[in-house]
Amino acid sequence: MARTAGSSGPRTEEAIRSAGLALIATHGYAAMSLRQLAAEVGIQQGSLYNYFRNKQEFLFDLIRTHMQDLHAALDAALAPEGGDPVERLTRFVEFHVAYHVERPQQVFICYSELRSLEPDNLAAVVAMRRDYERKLSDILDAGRAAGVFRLDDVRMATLAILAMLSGICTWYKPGGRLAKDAVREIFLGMVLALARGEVPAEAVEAAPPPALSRRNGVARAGAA
Amino acid sequence: MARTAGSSGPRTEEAIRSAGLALIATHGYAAMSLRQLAAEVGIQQGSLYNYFRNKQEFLFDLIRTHMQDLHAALDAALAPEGGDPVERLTRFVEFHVAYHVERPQQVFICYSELRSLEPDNLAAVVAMRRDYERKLSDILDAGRAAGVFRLDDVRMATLAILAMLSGICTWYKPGGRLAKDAVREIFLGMVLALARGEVPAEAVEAAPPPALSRRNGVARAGAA
DNA sequence: CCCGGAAAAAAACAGTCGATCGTATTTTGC
DNA sequence: GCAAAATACGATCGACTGTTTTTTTCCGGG
Repeated sequence: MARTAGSSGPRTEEAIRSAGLALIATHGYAAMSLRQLAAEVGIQQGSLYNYFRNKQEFLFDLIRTHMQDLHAALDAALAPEGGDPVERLTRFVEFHVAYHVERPQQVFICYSELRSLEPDNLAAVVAMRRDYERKLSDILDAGRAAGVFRLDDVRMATLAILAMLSGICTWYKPGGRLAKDAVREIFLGMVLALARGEVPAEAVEAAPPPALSRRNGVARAGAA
Repeated sequence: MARTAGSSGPRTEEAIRSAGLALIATHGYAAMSLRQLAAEVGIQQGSLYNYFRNKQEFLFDLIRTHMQDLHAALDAALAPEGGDPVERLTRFVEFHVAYHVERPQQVFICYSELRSLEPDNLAAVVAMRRDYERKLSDILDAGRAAGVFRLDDVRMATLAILAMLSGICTWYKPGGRLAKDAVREIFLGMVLALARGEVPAEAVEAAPPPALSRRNGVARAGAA
């Protein structure tokens, strides 16, 4: 036998990428064998080499493509240049959460498999990530300058917010207790609270806060 | 040749654990070969089997030991049962950050190599993690009941805080821009701000909803 | 209808993997 | 100083790894 009836290059390529994402997310890059991947796609292992030059290139391509998509999508979400820092942070968080919640596997790989990238490939991905982080840092900087955010250290806040948001894709499963929108709004509330930072580090010893009114729901988000 | 002059069981065991931690943290469990590990320790790879029955048992033992240490240390840090929720949360955060900052590699493995554990071992570790999370959740619950914390969803806040704090060990390096104490206090401030949650409703409404639909309320009702 | 290139099979390659085993030597307890 | 236990070597196993090459078949455009 040789070429299978009904075979199509683009279709096979998509199947390989899809199966590869799932396998790497589940077992990790090193633990995924090309024989496993080929079996999942329904082809022989040697045939994979019609679609990439080696295993490392396959991983890098998956990650690079995803990072590019992420950047493009973020730019689109932040496209209206205007807006005060609170609004821009809101857009950032809502975008980031929505994007992660819809692609838990893909995003997870980009954080967990950096160790599996060879030096040059790693450098390229890290640079893209720095750009992404910078976009958040810029918003936080602007907010601090405008006096709406109180942050002791913008760099740390950037890392904290991204870690907290990206953590979502380690536990979120469709059909869970909370819908995507609910997750998004709850995390938005927490990020905004963090950014407004009513409690600077020095105030740790201070007395408990004043009385507060009871609310339910994060953002009643009314259409008003 | 056979037994090496000056060889000592306990000493070798410690060297294996130490080298294993470093190798797994750097390259991952699947990517670490026992020949690599043995070379690092300075013995032949067959000799490793005097110290564990197989590779999986070695990984599990590393993780289980660290989880047990973590629990014991946390219990000690929270030992004085009293204290208001703010004080207890402060103790929790300061402990957690200090512990992570001092053992970045070890702690990192416990988060990143869960996928490499066989089902039974994974279940044991997940149970320990649940216990750890519960201790934070209890503090947040108490704080919400007392009215000092405003949190829409304690479970999500627990995950958010842990993700944010545990993220530290992915970037913290001794000798960096900030000292351990500085990192600890900055993150404490952010967590307290997040927990006290001054914000959401007004902030969200303040930002005019430009692109995305921010409509519909937050929670789709508990719905199992 | 037919042909060139695309797509996959099939077989093989040289290494490496985790794991086992018998053996030799050293350490330790008495 | 001696026997028993501990420790490590060194060779080896079969299975599996990523990758290459050759061959066969199918698809699409003329």
